[in-house]
Amino acid sequence: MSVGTASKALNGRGQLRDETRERVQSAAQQLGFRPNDLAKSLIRGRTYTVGLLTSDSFGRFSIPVLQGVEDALGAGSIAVYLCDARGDRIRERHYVDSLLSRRVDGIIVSGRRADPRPPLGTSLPVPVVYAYSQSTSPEDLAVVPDDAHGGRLAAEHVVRAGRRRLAHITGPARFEAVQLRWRGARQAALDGGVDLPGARVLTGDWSEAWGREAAGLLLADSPDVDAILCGNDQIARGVADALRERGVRVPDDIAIVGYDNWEILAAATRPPLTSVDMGLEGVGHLAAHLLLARIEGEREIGVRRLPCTLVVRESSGPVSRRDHSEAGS
Amino acid sequence: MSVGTASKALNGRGQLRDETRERVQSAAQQLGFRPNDLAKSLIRGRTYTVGLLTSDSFGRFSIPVLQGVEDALGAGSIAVYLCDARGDRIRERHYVDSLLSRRVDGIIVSGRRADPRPPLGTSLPVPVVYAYSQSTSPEDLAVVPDDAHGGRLAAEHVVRAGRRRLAHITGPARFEAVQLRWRGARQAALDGGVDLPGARVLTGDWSEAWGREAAGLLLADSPDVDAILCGNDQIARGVADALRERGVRVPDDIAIVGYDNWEILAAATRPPLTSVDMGLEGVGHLAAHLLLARIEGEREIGVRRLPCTLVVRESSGPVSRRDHSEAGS
DNA sequence: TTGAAAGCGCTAACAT
DNA sequence: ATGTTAGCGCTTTCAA
Repeated sequence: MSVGTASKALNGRGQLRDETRERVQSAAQQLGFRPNDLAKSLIRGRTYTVGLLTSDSFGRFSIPVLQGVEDALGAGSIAVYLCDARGDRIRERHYVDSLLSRRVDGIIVSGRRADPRPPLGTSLPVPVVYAYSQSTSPEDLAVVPDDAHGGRLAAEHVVRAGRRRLAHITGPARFEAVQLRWRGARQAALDGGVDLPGARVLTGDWSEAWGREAAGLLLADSPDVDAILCGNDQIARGVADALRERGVRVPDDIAIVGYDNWEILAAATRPPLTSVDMGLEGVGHLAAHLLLARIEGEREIGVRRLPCTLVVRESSGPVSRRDHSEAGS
Repeated sequence: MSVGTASKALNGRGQLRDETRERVQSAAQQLGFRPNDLAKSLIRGRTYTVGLLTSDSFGRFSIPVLQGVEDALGAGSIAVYLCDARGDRIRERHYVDSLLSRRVDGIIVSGRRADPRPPLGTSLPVPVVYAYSQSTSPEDLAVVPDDAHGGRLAAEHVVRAGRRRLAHITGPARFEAVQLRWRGARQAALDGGVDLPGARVLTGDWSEAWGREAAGLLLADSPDVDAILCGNDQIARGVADALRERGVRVPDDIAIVGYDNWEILAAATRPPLTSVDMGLEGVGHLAAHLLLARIEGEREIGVRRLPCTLVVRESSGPVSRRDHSEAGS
């Protein structure tokens, strides 16, 4: 029996007697035969493998992205190489070399996305897609959440519920995300006939402690605020804690909306936080599909911004019960 | 110029004129030549690749393990295939097949570790090591944190600080980790001449809400408790919040120790939580090294339990200032 | 319907 | 010091 025949039998190709086919298959079974993908790849010139390179380490945000990527590719039997460059350019270069030597079909670059990063390399021999990350080169293809949309969602939600005096407590102003969310929220508020004046926007760091501090500052300056949009769930939690400790009722007196929908934190807050979900798994998913498309020859470039969703919990409940003007109507 | 010569030049093998060597290298440079690792692997019969298979999805605990693995292997230029079986046996089987076809040198199985799982497969053609996970087969090799040790660390810490009435609020009793930590803590307490009676051990779920509830129950039953060891940081946070709201001072009146050292939560708690760190990165690291050893022929089996460390923050501060008996001594 | 042979890109042993 | 060749495990023409 020749190897050629065996190959055909196992792959259902060529013209073979059924009996031969079966004989080969049962023999393969018996011997625990496993085709060697390396040899196949060598022939095909494709490995059905992609590299997932994270510039900074894996964290809370990278994980869902990674899941999305892995999910989208695993289904198509494409394997994923994991590379963690830990923010080190040298290491990154090293990984890219390794991936290319291993003949990956493409590379996905993920990151913490704060701000655009220098491109992985110019004219790499394989397609690259940035996921929750973007490069400074306009020639590249990236997938990120739509921050302006997230901000808009949060603001629309509270305005629709009748809130009129919005405030925004968020992270460092230098973050692109902070700017975009803020702008989105402001625009949505204006569209709803409500303002979000600069005086009621406080930027600080991304921590609970800042949330608590900012809540205090805000109440001192603008005691009549009735909704606080937060830059992330940690800040929101700080705000919620501070308000409760001051006897302010949430959501009755003030509604709170978080950002990130970090389930474990949002659900544990008192009351549980309404929060914007960036849909990071979807970001990974799309990035993976776009990479596959590029591998097939697609040439699209640019930044794809994916819409967010709002997960409503109790912290943003209906408009204040203290609002007697509407009582008994 | 023959391919054989080029191979020697590029790999620094054989006897060549220096000039030839350089000529080849610069040519390779010019052409952007990259050796094809597939072909090399085909010859060597080794791919310098391992599979990292997570039975349930990646989460808070898998990540550090993954980092440890990736770090230990990346340094030796060994690539890591990421496979997320999402708790699905079918999918897991599928991934294992894929990994074997791709001729990985070994497989690391990671998980949520709750309880031992059925072995990946009997007599796989490559070595397997379980990391933060274990199989029911005693023939397998696993690396897990030493839960009894973690419990002991927490108890020793508070006993040494002079606490005498310990309590334990933890997760579901069916978890092996709950049992081990509890036993470890109890033993350490006894060694320090202090008891941790069953009446002061409360099992519930792993949530903040349970922490708050349990703190209330505990204070009602045993108002003179002076240290609470918690099963995780979320519970600890719930306890801390509940105590503060009842006007109990932490650590002055009651010391709190968490578990997991989940930085982002432990540091944000008021006061910041002293917490047991399982050293998960080390678990991944060791698992990777053990896998490499197995690949080289080592045959060791069994469960390796890695010691924990205690990260001291403010929640477990020195013994109560209310303890006037020691004042002025 | 099956077998033989070339070749994917590389390395290592052997010739020159 | 360099060239030639076989072969890693597979697929795919082309011959038988």
